[in-house]
Amino acid sequence: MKKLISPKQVARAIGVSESTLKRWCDRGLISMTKTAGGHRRMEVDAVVRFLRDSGHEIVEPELLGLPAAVGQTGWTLNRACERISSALVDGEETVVRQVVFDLLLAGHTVTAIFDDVLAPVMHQIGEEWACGEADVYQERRACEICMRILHELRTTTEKTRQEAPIALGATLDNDIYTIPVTMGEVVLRNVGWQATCLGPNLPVDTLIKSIRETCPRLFWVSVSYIANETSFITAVNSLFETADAAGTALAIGGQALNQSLRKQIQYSTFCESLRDLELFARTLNPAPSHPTPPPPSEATSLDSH
Amino acid sequence: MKKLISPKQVARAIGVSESTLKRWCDRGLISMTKTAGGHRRMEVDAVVRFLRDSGHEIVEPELLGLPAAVGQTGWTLNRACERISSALVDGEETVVRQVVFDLLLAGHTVTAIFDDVLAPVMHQIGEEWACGEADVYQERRACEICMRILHELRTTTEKTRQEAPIALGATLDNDIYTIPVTMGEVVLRNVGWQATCLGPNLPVDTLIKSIRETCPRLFWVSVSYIANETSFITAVNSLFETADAAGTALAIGGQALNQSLRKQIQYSTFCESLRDLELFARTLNPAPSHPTPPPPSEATSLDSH
DNA sequence: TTTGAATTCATTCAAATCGACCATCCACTT
DNA sequence: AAGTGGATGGTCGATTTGAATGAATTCAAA
Repeated sequence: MKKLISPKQVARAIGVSESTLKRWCDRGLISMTKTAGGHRRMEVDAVVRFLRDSGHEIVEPELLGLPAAVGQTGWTLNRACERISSALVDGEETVVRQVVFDLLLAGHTVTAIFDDVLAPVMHQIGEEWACGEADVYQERRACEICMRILHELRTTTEKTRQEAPIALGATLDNDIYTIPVTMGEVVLRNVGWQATCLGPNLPVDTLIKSIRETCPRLFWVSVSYIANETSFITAVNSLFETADAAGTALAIGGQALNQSLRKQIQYSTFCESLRDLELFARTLNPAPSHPTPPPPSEATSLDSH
Repeated sequence: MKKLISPKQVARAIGVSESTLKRWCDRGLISMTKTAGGHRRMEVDAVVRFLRDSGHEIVEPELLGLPAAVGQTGWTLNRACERISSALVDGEETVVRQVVFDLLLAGHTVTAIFDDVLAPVMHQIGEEWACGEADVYQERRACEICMRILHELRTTTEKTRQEAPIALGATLDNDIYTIPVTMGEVVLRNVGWQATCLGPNLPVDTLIKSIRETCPRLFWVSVSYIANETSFITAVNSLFETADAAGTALAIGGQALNQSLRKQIQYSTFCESLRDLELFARTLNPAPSHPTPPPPSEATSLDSH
């Protein structure tokens, strides 16, 4: 639910005076709207974006509804991995959330956080489970926590514009790993797409139908598990044909894909990582890098130096 | 005949108070008419025109398209069912979220919303899919939307106190239906428990381990699908024995449970609905009925005659 | 037609916000 | 050392906002 907050709250949360905050708003550093009576109102997510872009510290995160104790430590990605890994195994959801938000506020993109922190950590937990070092319920609980945080990150993106291109995503039959495909959704939304994750474990037939009925600009498929290679190959290829005919680009990626499989399937692009997916999406839709360009009045734009 | 909407709806859609909205009306910023009794009524078009002219943010756009769904009790839940059902099939996530939050604001508990709206609607969608009226991807997308909203509802509960009793929940082997068990988590959290959903599709062995390591006050199991009745029965009974020994109550429920199965398994309580689960949890931990007792200063509590 | 619960009215009041202005501080230049 | 430009924090009166109040109105069901 998009909640608008007042300058006073924001000023206290960031730890600056109201005067300064008003000047930042007027310079376009924080995206903001005004009421009919001329009062400034801003979204929490806009403030978070400003904090991330400007590298400014947050003083009272709870005023913005963020987990407390955010933004006090500069996490390196490696340290974050260790901390998040142990917290995930122990089921300490609040710790995970806090570290992730710390990373966000420290200027890391969600793509980087996924590629360099969450994905390797979840992979490692999966291996610990396979080796018997971690129990099943710990691994599954870690997945649950991860999904909740993904959903939370999903809501912090700017609202997509109506004319934004549409993207659909899914995993194929027997592949029940929801996390990677959902990460794709969050990444695509973060670069301005109207991305929707259809869900895991979906037969090709229905995916083909969804493409025909929606005509998205991009369809991404995450492949974490393959039950039957032959049927997988025919599935992907029939999906590609439909997509190609509908003008839909097909992006595919996932740990279960090896070199020999890659040679037997058709796709528009192969993604080794979410970075690749993001890059490909940007290529398809070269959006403005700053979704909300600060509206400079002629005077200020000339006066600046 | 154009539909007229009330100031209350418009105020919430724009995100301002009723007082302010009425002042804007009286200033002529929004064209409106008055009823014979002097009540303001405005057309959706007029509101949209005002939003465009003033550059105002639309906080909850769906509300403008909604029938007056707030505040009543009887038919609201039915109307909500229809609206949510079609929105879920069509993948209109924002509409679903809006209606759910409308119901919350109208005073319905999450338990009631789950039992009387979301659960039957999802069940109906499942049947539509089985009958071939809806496609698989629509059903799966509806589940995804549902999960996101559940996670959102989960965060709206207050943070649980440290001394609150602990509850764990899961579904058993081969049962991949996450929604019901997550609903349990939200309900329990709403009545003050530290509830954690371990996830779906978990073997009994690991659940037993989780009970031994965590010693929760309550363990809830949702049963939406049973692959093998014999192994299911032995699984539940061994789970109950462990729980009983650890002082953990075992609550069980779900659509896949019939009378004959009930007779063969042991449990502390059987839940026909989330209401039952909530009630049982309250029995176990007779917490203050108001999780946030309004902090009454002595003066005000006496003055409020 | 009557009734009762919910909604809306007009009004008042405290708190928040606006824009404008001013003093201070700091880095940098003269 | 003195001057300059930029950023910050604070104050002021006027305006806007949100919440509360008791009376009036609406709407659906009896």
